[in-house]
Amino acid sequence: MIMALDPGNILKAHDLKHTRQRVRVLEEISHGQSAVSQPELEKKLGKEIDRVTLYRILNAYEEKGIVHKIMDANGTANYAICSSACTAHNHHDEHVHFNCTNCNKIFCLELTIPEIKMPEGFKAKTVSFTAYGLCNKCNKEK
Amino acid sequence: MIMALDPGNILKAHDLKHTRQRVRVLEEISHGQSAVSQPELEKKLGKEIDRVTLYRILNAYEEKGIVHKIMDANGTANYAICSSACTAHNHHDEHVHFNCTNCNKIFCLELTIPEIKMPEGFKAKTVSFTAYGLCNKCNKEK
DNA sequence: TTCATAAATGCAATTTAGTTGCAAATATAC
DNA sequence: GTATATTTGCAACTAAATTGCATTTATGAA
Repeated sequence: MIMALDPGNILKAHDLKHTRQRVRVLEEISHGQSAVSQPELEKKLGKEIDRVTLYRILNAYEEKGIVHKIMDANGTANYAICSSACTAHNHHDEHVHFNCTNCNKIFCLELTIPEIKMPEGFKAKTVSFTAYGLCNKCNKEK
Repeated sequence: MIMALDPGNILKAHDLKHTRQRVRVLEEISHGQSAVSQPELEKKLGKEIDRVTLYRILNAYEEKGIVHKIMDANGTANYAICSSACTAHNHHDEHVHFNCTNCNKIFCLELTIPEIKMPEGFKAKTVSFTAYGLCNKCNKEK
């Protein structure tokens, strides 16, 4: 069943009004193979969308479970489209991320994070696993 | 062999001059059981050390492998003393971190991160594993 | 102990990230 | 087409982080 990424559907499904700005943000986030950083988005969309609006849209998307937010090694926010399994209240983002230390891009890998038993008293609700190194492209170029 | 944390030794061993400011930062980072956030450090040391100097000291420590930097869920930097196995060029920080979503503290757990096979072309140099949830203290209080 | 020098610090100014309040614009449902 | 609640853009603000430069300080040699 292929029915990927119709912005209109995604927005309607999450009770968000269909606006030019929201569609543009969805497009930018979804059209690559890696996550997009907040600065990249701002640079790309800064002329068409106000900075503040961008922040608000990204927050709304994250709360609704439309995108997930990944912090890179510098503390910069990156955004990627969630798999269809994500919903606002059951946000399954438990796959491995790869953060390239050269181009700084973040990739969502199709690998599940292994379970780890926490020490007495500590209760893990979610986990994150990030590998740092060179991505396929940067590896070739060196 | 117990010979822990003599700031003088640590600094000399890494070719860093012994200054009042550097010693104070080392003290603050090492005297707790959890990592210390940049804002905490600034609050604690702001009267004795200039903000900029604090940033520079923390960066130097990280580069030398004296401390390791852990980003919490908000993109805030946290610092913890490295185990003795860390050096500037072989920075072994491959244990699991626990980030409490209530008090926001970060704990270094004595758990090794399981190995994961990367996809073709991706070469991981280091990995990070962070669990989010309630720490032992916050669990009790609820 | 004094002195020279390279390194570290503090300060001022700047850049970048993120937030808040409010008025104007606009998507949707009737 | 119109009413209304939502969204957007703007201005102003707070906080985080960086840069350049003058001053101070740690260290090693005389």
